Parts: sequence; C-alpha cells; structure tokens
Amino acid sequence: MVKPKKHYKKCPECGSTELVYDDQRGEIICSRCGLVIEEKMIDVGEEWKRFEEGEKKGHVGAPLSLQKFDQGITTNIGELSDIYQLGSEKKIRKYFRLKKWQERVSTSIERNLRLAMAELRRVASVLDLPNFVKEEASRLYNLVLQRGLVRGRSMEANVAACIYAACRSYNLPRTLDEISAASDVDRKDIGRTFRFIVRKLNLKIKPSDPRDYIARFASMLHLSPKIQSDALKLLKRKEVSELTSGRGPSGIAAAALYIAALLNDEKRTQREVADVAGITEVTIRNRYKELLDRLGMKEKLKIKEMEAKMQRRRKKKS
DNA sequence: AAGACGAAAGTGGTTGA
DNA sequence: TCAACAACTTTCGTCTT
Repeated sequence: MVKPKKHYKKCPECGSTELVYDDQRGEIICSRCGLVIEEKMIDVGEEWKRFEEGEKKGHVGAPLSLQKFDQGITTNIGELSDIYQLGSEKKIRKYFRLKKWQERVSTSIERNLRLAMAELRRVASVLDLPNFVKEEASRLYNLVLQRGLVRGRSMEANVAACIYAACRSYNLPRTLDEISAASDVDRKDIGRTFRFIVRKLNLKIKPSDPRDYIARFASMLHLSPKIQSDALKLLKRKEVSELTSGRGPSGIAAAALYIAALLNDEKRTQREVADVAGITEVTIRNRYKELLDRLGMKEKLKIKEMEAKMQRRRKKKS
C-alpha cells in the first residue's frame, strides 16, 4: 500500500479525511463522496526488491515536487544500440518518428513548464504565499497544461489565475488587484482565465468569505488584535452574513474593520481602509451604512458615544 | 485643509430571453 | 447575441471639524 501525497489531507469536496489510494489505477478517492481527487499519480512508494542482500529497501532520487516541471521525472525514448533488432524497415522508421515527436512535444511542454514555474515562484514570493499554496498552484497549472487549456492566453495569465485559485481554495484570498500588481497581468485577464479554468477543471471553489481578509487588512493598517477580533465578531453575526451575497467580500471586510476601529478609538480614515482593501471610499460608506442598519441600535449608540468622546476631547484642547 | 457624505453618471460582468 | 440589471467606481459638490 502506498500513501497518498501528503498535501491531500482532506477531500476538497466534502472535507472527509478518509481518502483511499487505489494502487492499480493510481488514483486518490474520497471514500465518503467518491470524488476522484488525483489521478494518474506516480507511485512514490518504496521499492519491493532488494538490490543486494541486507540492503535497505528504498528508492532513490530527489523528493518529488510538483514545482519541478515534471515532478522531477522524465522518461525519454532511449537510444538503441542496434536499431536492426527492431526487425523490419517499417518498425525502424516508426521508431525514429516516435522519438522525434516525443522530443518535440516534451521540449515544448518542458520549456513552457520551466518558464511557468519560475514565474509562479516569483509571483508567489512577491505575494508571500506559503509553500502549500505554491504546490497547489503548480498542481493546477500542470492540469491546465495537460488539458491544453493554455491556448490563446498568455502563460503569465494562466499562472496568475492558478495562484488566485490556489489562494481561494485554501481560504487565503488575495484580491485580484494584488495578484495583478505582483504578476503584471491585467486584472480582467486574470479573472477571465480564472473563471475559464474553474469551469474546465470543474474546480469547486467556495465564494470567498470576508472574514478571510480581516487579518491581512488589519495588519496592513496596523490595527490591534482586539480590533481584528471585534471585526470578526461583527461578521459572524447572522444579520451580517445574510448581507454577504452578491457583494464584494473585501468591501464588507473593510467596512467591518472601519467600524471596529471606530468603536475601539483607533480610528482610520475611510481613505486608508479603502486603499488597503483595494476599493473606494464610496463602497466603504455603502457597506458601512448597511452594516450599521443591520446591527441595530446597540452599535449605533456606541458609535454616538465615541463621537461624543472625541468632541469632548477636542473641546478640552481648545 | 482634510475628511465624511451622498448624488449622478459611467464601467464591466452576469443573466436570461 | 443582446438588453436589463446590480455592484462598484469616478467625479464632484457640500458640509463639518
């Protein structure tokens, strides 16, 4: 029995941890919902045979990584020392034809992947993404390339879209604008390519949750942890979660932070919050107003209090 | 002068016939 | 494929501090 690759701990579909590895077919399957998570895997298990009596079982070579263009393994049609062992003239010609084609195909894929992986590493490091997100993005890019979905779109756009998708599926969302800035690809192109890939690969990606943005925005604004947790509390309320649908999640996150900052006497201007969230003040205002409407009187009163406090302080000064 | 607020017009994407 | 539509942006004027 061979263990699945380690980054599949959970089924992306139902979250079950009961994953079954099918040796014969080379597939990982979720035993609860039946989703085939990965197919055509390479057997990464130990070798059966012993090389010498008393030697440990084991295989050799660098660890597999999806960030290597072919996971570190290449197979080529080999050189034949004696081509006449193939027999007929026909078979010899076939051999050369196959060899030529294989070289052509593999060098073009190889070149593409090598460039793409370099680009991926570059963008990921600008965005400061953890390794498992990089791996997921590479895996997606490999899939995309395998299915020939790169046609008509630039490699950069595909890489950016894969990174975006990987971030989303691990709930570490970056905005399209951030990825656009890091990769120098137009935001529209990334979005278009992303949607295309999601559709073609049947990826299941949840709509992103405003709460996932809070920590990052808060630290960019140098807000205290208290404010982060307050903003999260605001967003956890039922009344608020109903508001989420259809709206841009970053706007809601930004408004929640703005409110939390006001309530905690660490006010940031709408401009500042809007900038880190990549939206405009107007949107903050709209979300802010909607949030206050939903939250009812308690928060409104608190905000009035804060305003009054500020006023008193100003009077003292003058 | 700077920030908040809101109205109005414009933009890009989705949806449904 | 086209029009209607919602969300969001841009721009601008006004008010408050």
